[in-house]
Order: sequence, then structure tokens, then C-alpha cells
Amino acid sequence: MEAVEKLGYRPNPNARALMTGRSGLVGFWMCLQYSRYRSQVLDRMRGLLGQTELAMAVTDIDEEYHWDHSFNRSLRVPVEGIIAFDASDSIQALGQVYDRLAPNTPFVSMGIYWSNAKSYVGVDLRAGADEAMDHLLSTGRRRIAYVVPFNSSLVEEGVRVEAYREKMAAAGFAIDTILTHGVTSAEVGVDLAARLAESPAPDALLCMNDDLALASSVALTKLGVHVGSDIAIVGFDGIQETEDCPCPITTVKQPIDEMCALALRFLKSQMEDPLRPLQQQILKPSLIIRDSSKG
Amino acid sequence: MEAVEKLGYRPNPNARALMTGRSGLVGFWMCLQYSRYRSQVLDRMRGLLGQTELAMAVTDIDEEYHWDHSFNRSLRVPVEGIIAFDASDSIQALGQVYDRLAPNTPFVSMGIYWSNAKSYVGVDLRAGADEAMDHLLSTGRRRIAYVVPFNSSLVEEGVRVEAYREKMAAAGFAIDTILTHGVTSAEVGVDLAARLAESPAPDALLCMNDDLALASSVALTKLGVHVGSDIAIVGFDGIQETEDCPCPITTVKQPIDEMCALALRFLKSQMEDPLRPLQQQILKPSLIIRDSSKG
DNA sequence: TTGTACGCGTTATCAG
DNA sequence: CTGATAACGCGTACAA
Repeated sequence: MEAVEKLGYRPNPNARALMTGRSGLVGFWMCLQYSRYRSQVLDRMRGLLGQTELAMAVTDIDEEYHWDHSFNRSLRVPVEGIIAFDASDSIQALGQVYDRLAPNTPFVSMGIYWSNAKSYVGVDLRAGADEAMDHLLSTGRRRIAYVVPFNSSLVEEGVRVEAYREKMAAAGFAIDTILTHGVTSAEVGVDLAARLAESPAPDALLCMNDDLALASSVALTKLGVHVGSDIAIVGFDGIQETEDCPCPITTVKQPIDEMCALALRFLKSQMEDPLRPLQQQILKPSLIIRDSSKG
Repeated sequence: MEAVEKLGYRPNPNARALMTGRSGLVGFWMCLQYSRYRSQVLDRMRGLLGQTELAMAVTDIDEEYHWDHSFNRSLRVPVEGIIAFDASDSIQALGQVYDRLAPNTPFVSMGIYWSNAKSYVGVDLRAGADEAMDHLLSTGRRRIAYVVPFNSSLVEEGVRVEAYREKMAAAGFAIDTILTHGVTSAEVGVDLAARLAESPAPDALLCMNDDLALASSVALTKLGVHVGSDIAIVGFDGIQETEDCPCPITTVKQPIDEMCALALRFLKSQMEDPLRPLQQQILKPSLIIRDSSKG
């Protein structure tokens, strides 16, 4: 111990990890595509892991690159367990690919995609989307438009557009999709202004996420349209900013804290007991009704 | 290779790391305290590393826990290099502690704190704070208040309050600090309303960061105070949201992209050549003047 | 081209 | 309880 102190000796983490099989690392897989929601989830998980002895290794799993590349890089980092967050195609490919690649590494997926072959903490965003549509329809909105960036996969796929189309069809109203060429209020403003110039103008916007809802709200206000009375806005995800803005925005709030805490709990229990059976739970998002859709 | 395919063999990352000395991991040290700026920096670094073969291991270095605990946990993860972001006390302690603990691990600090004993990409926020104060004073503001959460270390320390006090003293105006009990617009609103009830009311707010500036802007608007004409607001950090909001906010913008890219470049070059001499560079923030302080 | 032995630095085990 | 030694799994160098 004197020698340790005198020579400034430090254990080699790699050798220790090789011997013990424990690296102290949890892999966090997410896609590179930025959104404030994803950023908040990342930060939340960072906070939770900050209270433990574990550290977080963040890697991205993106379809942009080849699967092999993404997976290989992700699997090259010595993790004791993996949490995959909103890994869309990842999850689909996972059943086929993952078991070959890291069959013994504890794995939990988290978010709106899941596979029954794996442990997960799912969020039933479809239920939330249905609720949001019911809310808009029951408060008298008829010309509801779905707002989404033109290059998003959510234009045609996903629970949001599915709920939108089915609810509109059931109510007998026409579909109206507004494609934006960006998510800033300036960009969204251009597209909304163009759409509002046509008639009939929409009386409600179902925005693909809160970033877009916030941008739309700011853009509409600048266009002289009164959010909440002239037009309703609903977003998805429930980020803090929707509450803390001039006109609080109705949103389908994902249970960030509970989702993260539960996913980490599942993962830790699997890390302690690798033979533990799958743990699967679905959480419900909650529709938070605020001024943007009350009027 | 057939056997590899057939048996689903995967190299053991720990053994590989032990042998090669390379884990493919870059340690990212930051404090747990959340701000949107920190979150955006984290996300930016995630994006940069996502384009490389490296992954990011995020650990927090916080004073809340004992130094030993934080350092030990951080150093237990097998990283090839370390980027320390806005590590305040860390940096000060680093000169004394770090060399004992990980003398051979490439290290670059990034942000508004640095130590001449290490490589760094610094941001001269004092210059930005001075510029912000000059801007407010030169546009006729005299009753400038400094807004900061009551429990922040920035109440008394740091370049913001230093610039504020010196510039106010030089101009012959009185100091006025508004302590908030939170950073949401609701919380900030209570404290601002209380202060505005007293006279003389401030004609400008120098907010400790953009989160607070945004919250103040929303809160003041709700109080019926017209931001930009009745009162000016200036924030720090330059997060995207300051531009994309009803009344765009003047801010001291930190060069996030350049800072992250440069820090990573420094680190990679040190990882390739451990004998490389220290690399040190100071970046200047830029004052972005917007509507919140024009009127 | 194919195979074998050694070393990386630690932890764990077993004999003294 | 202390001290020597095996083993973790991969990369590499050297021999066949």
C-alpha cells in the first residue's frame, strides 16, 4: 500500500474487466437524430447512472450506416448490459441479429418500439395518439392536419399517422398532411403560411413531436394566428418546454422518469442474475391538455 | 471463418482491450447539473463521435459526491482518452490529482474552465460577459439586474458576476441581484414579480444562462411586461431555443460546434501520439444581439 | 498457409 | 493469513 501510494499505481481497467467480466459500463443505444425529447431522456439516464457505480457508454444505432458497421462498433465496446432507446429498425433486426452477436449480454429495450423476444419497457404511444385525436375531435375540431418534416419516416409510418388516419376516417373527415422542411420556427413558419393561404385552413395541428409543436406555435403567433382559439396544437413527447412557454402546449407525455428508472431496474436485475426470465412492461403515456387546445 | 459464422463467435472486447491497450472509448466528464446548453453539447459530442469508430463513456464529476468517489468511478472505466467539459473544481483539482491517477491517458478539457498544465479548448466567457454588459450600457440601460438561481455557485463566483460587478461599478451604477428559486418560468415569474413590485424596477436582466433568460422572457410576458422595450434580457450560452422563440433573445453564444470539434481533434491527435506536446486554444464567444435587447 | 506458445495485468485459488 | 500461480481471451511473433 505504501508502494501504491508512492508509485501512483492504478489498476488497469482493461485487465480488471477481462478478469472479472465486469467493465462497469452500460451501453446506451440511440439514434443520432436529435430531438429535445431524446436529449432529455439521455440526460435522465445519465442522471440515474450517475447515482450508481455504473457509467454509460453511448453509441448510435442508425440505419444511415450499414447495420454491420453500427452493430460492430456498438458491440466492440465492453459493456455489461445494453439499453436500446427508441431503436426502431434496430428492434426489428434485433431478433435476427442480436442473438448471434451478443447472446449473453443483458438487454432491455426502452421506448415506443419493442420485440417480444426481449425484455422491454414499452410506451404505448398509439393509445396516446388515439387519446389526442379523440380530444381534438370531441372539442369540435374537424380540419385537423398532421404536421411532420418531409424527410421523416413518420410521414407514412408509425402510430401517430396511423391513429390520425383511422380517427379521421372514422369521423368522416379528410386527411391533411403538412410537410415541413425543417423543425425551426422560421422553417415551419414558411410551410404553415403556405398552407394557411389555401382554404379551408386547418383548425388543429397534430404535430409529430413537441419540437415541431413549439416551432409551430411560435410561427403561428408571428403570423398573427392565435394559438388555442384560432387553431389548436397538440404535440408528442411531453418535454418540459411545452409547459414553460407563452402558450402552454397540449402534448402526449411520455413517462420519461418511470421509463428510464424501470429500464435500468430491469437491466440491473438481469446483470445480477443472467438467468432471470424476460421482463416486459408497457407504460401508458398521458395526454396533458393545456391552453393550446382548450379554446 | 466458417466456424466463426457457425458458432456466432464474437471477440471479447475486454480481452482485446487488454491486449491492444485500446478500448474504443472516449471518456466524457461532465457534471450532473442539467442545463439545455450542457445537454446540447453532450448531444453534439455524441454526434461527432458517432461519425468515428469511437464510443463515448459519459461519467459525472461532481462535487456533491466525494472527489475520490467520482474520480475512482470515472477512472474505472477503460477509456483511451478523456474530455472534461466545464469541469470547474475538477480542473482546479486536476493539476494535483489527475497526474497521480491517470498520467498516461490523453486528456483535454473543454469549456469555460482550464488549467495551463493540461491541453484545453477554452471559451473566454469573460470577454463575452464584458461585451454583453457593454452592449446593455451603451444602449442606455442603467438599472441592470443580475439574475441567478439562489443555490448556484454563480451567485458570487464566475466570470458573469465579475463582469457584471466591474462594469456596473465602472459606470457608476448600483448592483442588483435577483435570486430565483428555480429555472422554470413559473418559478422565475414569482421572483421577478416580487422584484418588479419594488422601485426602481430594473430596465435590463443579465441572466446567468439561456434557460433562465427564456424562463424570464416568458414570465415577464405573462406579467404584462414587454420584453425588448420595457426591459432588456441577455442570456448566456447561445442555445438554439433563444433564436426560435416569440421574442428572440440576445445571448453570449458559446461556439459549441467548434469547441467540440477542436477538443475531439486535440484528443485524437494525443491518442495517436502520446508524446505530443500540450495543445491549448482559447475560443471567443460571440454576442448575438436580438430583439430582447434592441428596443 | 496453418498452428502453437507466450504475454498483456488483473483477480481468484490453493498451498504453505 | 500470506505468497506463489493459474486463468481470463485475444494479438502476435515465430516455427512448421
